[in-house]
Amino acid sequence: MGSLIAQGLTLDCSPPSKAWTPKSTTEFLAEVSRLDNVSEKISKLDDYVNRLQDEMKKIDAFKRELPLCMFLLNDAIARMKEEIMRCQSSNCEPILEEFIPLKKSSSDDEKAGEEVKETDIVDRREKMNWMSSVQLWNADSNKKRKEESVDRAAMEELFRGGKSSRTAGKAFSPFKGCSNFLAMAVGKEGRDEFPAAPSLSLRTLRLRLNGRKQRRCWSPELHRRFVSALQQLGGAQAATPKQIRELMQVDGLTNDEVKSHLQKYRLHTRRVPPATNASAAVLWASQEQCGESSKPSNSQSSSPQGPLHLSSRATSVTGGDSVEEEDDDNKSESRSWKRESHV
DNA sequence: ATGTAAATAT
DNA sequence: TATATTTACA
Repeated sequence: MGSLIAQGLTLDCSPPSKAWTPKSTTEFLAEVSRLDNVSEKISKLDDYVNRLQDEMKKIDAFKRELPLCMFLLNDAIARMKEEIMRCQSSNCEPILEEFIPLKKSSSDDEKAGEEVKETDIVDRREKMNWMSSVQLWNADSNKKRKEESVDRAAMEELFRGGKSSRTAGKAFSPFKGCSNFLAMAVGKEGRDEFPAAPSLSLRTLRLRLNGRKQRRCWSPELHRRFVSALQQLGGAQAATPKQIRELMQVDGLTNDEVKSHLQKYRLHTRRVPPATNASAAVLWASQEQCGESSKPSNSQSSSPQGPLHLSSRATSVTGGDSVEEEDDDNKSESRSWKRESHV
């Protein structure tokens, strides 16, 4: 509970242009306290504050997604400033090595907690606990590697709802703890398939951290929506990714994801693979590869189990091609795309 | 923004 | 190996 304020603070992948080794606030303060020269102290502190503020700007775009980050940053900054004041005013007394964990850094704090509810803060408090034990960014002063990996795995599991194999064991993992932090920052909002709101920024951030986007799992429910939207838009050929996405109303679903799915859909639904038993009319919606542990915990306005009623003209499929659009989507759509015949 | 192909991950 | 999904490109 003690030293949990802000350790690395380098959430961003791109390291500070200069070769500056991030120190924990504790470490840094201790270091400063060893200096004799007051002006030097202030200088150092000021420099640190600048770096913190710089960092702040970087993550500013993500403040929604990384409220804790902002909070820690602000807190650290406040502390440093306070220390500076202390030096300036009083004869630069001592610099408490053991700083106060959660000082109510009023002004700065408010900024960070803009849209943060108090209840959430309490919540984060707890998380901060394990976070501190995890030592996300700080290299040294941490001997709990074991615990870390455990926690991280757990969190990752929780975060991505299953498969935690991406960058987990890979050699490329710039910030092992970041996924942790992300998961935490996202918290209850972006857990399953339908993140509440962090559509772009979060992804962008994770992209920068992980290097690759998390695979979008097209659960049957998602697909249903997809198809539904498709129908509303007059078929796969007429529908455009953006429109589809908007009709689907699935938070966190990106344009590209829809586009990709559409591409596949079109691919597999072109020219009716007729022979396939009509019983296979569930194929497209039955891609349950992601069913690992992520189930459509649909927090959207529609029920997960698929009411999705689109009674456009499903049965009015005139023999062949009536309208220029919907000719192959309504019926052939659900047919086969899983045929085993190739070459 | 969209369609498509190439690259990757599973 | 086959597919699903992501990225790169036009």
